[in-house]
Amino acid sequence: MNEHPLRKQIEEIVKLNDTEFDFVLEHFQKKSFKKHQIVLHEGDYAHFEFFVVKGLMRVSRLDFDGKEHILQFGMENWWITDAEAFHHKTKSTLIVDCLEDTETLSLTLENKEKLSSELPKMRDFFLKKTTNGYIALQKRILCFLSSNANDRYHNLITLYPGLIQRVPKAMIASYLGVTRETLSRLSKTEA
Amino acid sequence: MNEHPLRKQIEEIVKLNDTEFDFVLEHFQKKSFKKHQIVLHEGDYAHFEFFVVKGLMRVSRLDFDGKEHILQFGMENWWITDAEAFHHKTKSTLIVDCLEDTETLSLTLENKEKLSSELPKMRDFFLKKTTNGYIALQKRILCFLSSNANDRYHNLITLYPGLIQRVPKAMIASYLGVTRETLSRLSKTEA
DNA sequence: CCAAATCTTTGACAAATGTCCTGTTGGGCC
DNA sequence: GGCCCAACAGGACATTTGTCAAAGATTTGG
Repeated sequence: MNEHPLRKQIEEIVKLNDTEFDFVLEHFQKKSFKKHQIVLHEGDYAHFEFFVVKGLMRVSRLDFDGKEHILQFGMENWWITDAEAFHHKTKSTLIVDCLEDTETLSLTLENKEKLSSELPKMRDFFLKKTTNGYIALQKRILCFLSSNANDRYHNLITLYPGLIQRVPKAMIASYLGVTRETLSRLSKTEA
Repeated sequence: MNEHPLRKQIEEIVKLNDTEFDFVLEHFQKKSFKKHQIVLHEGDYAHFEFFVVKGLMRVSRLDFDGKEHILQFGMENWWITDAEAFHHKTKSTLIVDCLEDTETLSLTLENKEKLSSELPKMRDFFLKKTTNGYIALQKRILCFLSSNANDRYHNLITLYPGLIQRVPKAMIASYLGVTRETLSRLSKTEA
């Protein structure tokens, strides 16, 4: 079955008929980006939330010292944006860019709200996704509270095994909150 | 004006008339707990989400080594529960207890969903609150990624100045992901 | 008001992680 | 093919944080 990935994700939560899904899709714009392309610059307004159809994106912040900290990766079927800038209509403090050539479906806040009102089950969907995202972030925080670099690394591997193959270890380190040197040394510390 | 704290919070997002707010309130149960009382044990089902009217609660996890890690505090007007156990109807991996005598308004998942359906603006409210919670957790993660213990501590002080007066520093340390000894040594490291 | 319990601070040392540096590898590009 | 650059590993040392132990300080309850 050649179902659309967005439809598949929505239907894990609420059922849609063909007409409804077409209606949903009308609220999105297809946008494609190239590897290394910056999709949202720091200081810009975050006009879109991106559903990644194909490719790999990243949300990060640049330190005062120029160090970059990766808040989130976004592979296929993930939603990516600077959540605060997007929802509060403020200027972004984060950077969104592409680690691979990427195809997205892009949603403006206006269309997200419109869609939620016009098709109430989509608000159910967004609430459920946001709740699950909240729970995932809580788990990541618990990981910071209770685990050292090694455990956090292995937790990440089991959580997203595909990710490790696609991004340089220096970025994994940045996501884990350690230096690449520390990450590099982990492998041999263990048996 | 002697407005109900829950109503005040809801009306920051969606407007309610008196009848509607009474209707909202019918979905909650008043529950009071004493200091040190455990409201949700590890392994139990999380039947409620708590809106803290008065007092101070805490969500934490017990380590394999017996160390406790504090995921969240909940003062007045905060919502508290084991989010995963509550929303997924699974057994709790976290502990919810009270650091002070506490009065809450408690909401079951069934009533939350009922309320969301019967009064659609309440789903708007819950979505908005959850989104803001998500953004707050992202900020906390960025803090772990880019700040040392000292900066995290001072960030917490500016974020929740009232909290420091009400909870022992050992718990602040646990929330920040450091030992109390480390936290204790921070004050003098700086000017 | 006292005694017990809890909380905080401090010291000495160990472990984890960061910083700076060098060298090697391997793939992309002209 | 050869050059370049990004990625990775590793050494040497500094800094931060954890661990264990003990002593003060504060709060709590009778």
